[in-house]
Amino acid sequence: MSATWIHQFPALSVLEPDIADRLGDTAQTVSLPAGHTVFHAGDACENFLLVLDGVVRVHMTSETGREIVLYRVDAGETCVLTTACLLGQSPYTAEGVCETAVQAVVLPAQTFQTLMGQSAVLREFVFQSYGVRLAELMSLVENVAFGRLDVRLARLLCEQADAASDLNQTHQNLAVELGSAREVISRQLKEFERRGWLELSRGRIRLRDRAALLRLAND
Amino acid sequence: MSATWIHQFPALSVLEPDIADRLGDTAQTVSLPAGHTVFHAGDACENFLLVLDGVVRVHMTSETGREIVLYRVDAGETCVLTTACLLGQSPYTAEGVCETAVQAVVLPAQTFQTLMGQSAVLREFVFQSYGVRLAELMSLVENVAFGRLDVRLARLLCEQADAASDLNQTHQNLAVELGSAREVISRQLKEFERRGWLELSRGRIRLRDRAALLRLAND
DNA sequence: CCCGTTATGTGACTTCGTTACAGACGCTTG
DNA sequence: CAAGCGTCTGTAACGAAGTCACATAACGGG
Repeated sequence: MSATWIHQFPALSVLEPDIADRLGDTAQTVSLPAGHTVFHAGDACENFLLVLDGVVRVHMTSETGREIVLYRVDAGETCVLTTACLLGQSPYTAEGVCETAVQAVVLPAQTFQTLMGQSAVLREFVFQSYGVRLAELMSLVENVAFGRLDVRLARLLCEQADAASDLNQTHQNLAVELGSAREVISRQLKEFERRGWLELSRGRIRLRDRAALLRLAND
Repeated sequence: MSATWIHQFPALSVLEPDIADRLGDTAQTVSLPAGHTVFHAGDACENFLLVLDGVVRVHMTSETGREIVLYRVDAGETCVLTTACLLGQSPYTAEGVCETAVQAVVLPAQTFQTLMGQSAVLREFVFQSYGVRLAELMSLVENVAFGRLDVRLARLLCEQADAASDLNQTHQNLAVELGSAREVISRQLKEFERRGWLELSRGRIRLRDRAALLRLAND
C-alpha cells in the first residue's frame, strides 16, 4: 500500500501506482531534531533523501572557518548533492544541517537506482531538482564573484524580514548566508542604521525604510 | 544506420542499437568556427547539444564587464546548462562560445525528450554530466568565496602550462578564468616574476620555478 | 616606418576580509 | 540581587582584491 506522505507532494502524487507502492514499502521515514547534522563533507553517501517536513541547509566551510549557504532543501524537495554523490559514487563536498526539526524519507542507494530505472515520474522529479539547483548555484557564483556586498545584504534583509519588518538573526548568521565575515556585516548594518534604514538590537533587526533597502537591492 | 560519431565516445557506444539508429537519423551535426557564440544569456534553448570535437567555454558576464568561466564542454560531453534550460523551459543564464573550431550534434528538444524517456544509457549519460558539473560548480563557489587569488592563479598557471613550461595567454584571459580583474592578475604575475618564479613577455608566460608555484598552489 | 590595435604597467582609491580586541547584553546561579 | 559566563556586537588597524584613470610598450599590417 502506498504511504500517505507521497500524496502530500504534487510531483510525486502522479507516481506510477506500483512504484508508489514500492516506495511506501521500502522507504523508511526518519525524524531529525533541529541542529542535527545530516551529512559532513567527506562522508560517503549511502541513501537518497527526500524531505517531508522542515528545512535542511546545505553549506560549505572554508579552512579559515568562513561558511556559505549553498541552498536549502524544503519540504517536498530532494538534496541534489546527495543524488550527485550517489550516482557519481563520490563523497559529500558540503555539509547538511537541519535548520528545523525534519521529517525525511530515506531510500537505500540500491533501491533508488532501481526505481530511477523504472519510474519516468521519479526521473522527471529528480531531473527537475537538478535543473533548479544548477540555476541557483550559477546565480550564487555570479553574486559571489561580481555582486556588491551592500546590495546582497539589502536583498537578504528584504527577503528574510517578516510582515512586521522584523527579523531575528545574528550578524553571524547573515554573514554565513552571504559567505562573508561577521565584522563586515556588522559594519554594513551600522551604516544602514546610520542612514535610518533600520534599527539594530541584540539578535534582532527592525526595518524602518524597506523602500530604501529595496532600491539598493535592485541595483 | 547508426552514425559513426556515436562510436567515438565510450559513454554512448553502449547505446541501445535502436536508439543509436534514431540518434544517427535525426541528429544534425554542425561545424562552428572558433569564436562563434553558441548561445547568449537570455536566449531560449531549443536544442540539445553534444560536442563531438573541440571545446565550448561557458562563462558569465557581470554588468561591469567582468567575466568568469563556469566550465568547459569538451569532446564527448554535453552542456548541462543546455539540458537544464531544455528540461526547465527556462532561458540561458550564461554564454557559450567556441574556444576552438567545434563539431557538434544538435538534437531538437522534442526528440531529446523522447529519447530520454526511452534510453536508459542516454539518461545515465546525462545524469553523469549533471553530477560532474554540479561538483565543479560547488568547487567554483568555494574557490571564489574563500580562495586566495595568488593560490588560485598559481594553480591555474601550473594547469595551463605545457610540457615546456610555457603558456600563451594574456593577463585578461587569465583574469576571466578566475573571475578577477586584469590589473589584479598583472600585479600578481609581476610579483611572481619578482620572486623569480616566472618570466613575462607579451602574450606569453614562461614558468621558471614550477615547484614554487605548486607549493603555493597546494595551500 | 608609421599607425592603429592590443597588451601590459602603475598609482590612487574603495571595498571587503582579517586580526585583535573591548564592551554589552541576557541568562543562570549562588 | 550580584556575580559570572557565554554569546553577540562594535571598532580600529591592516592586508588583499577590485576599480579607475591613465601611461607605455609590443605587434602587425599598410
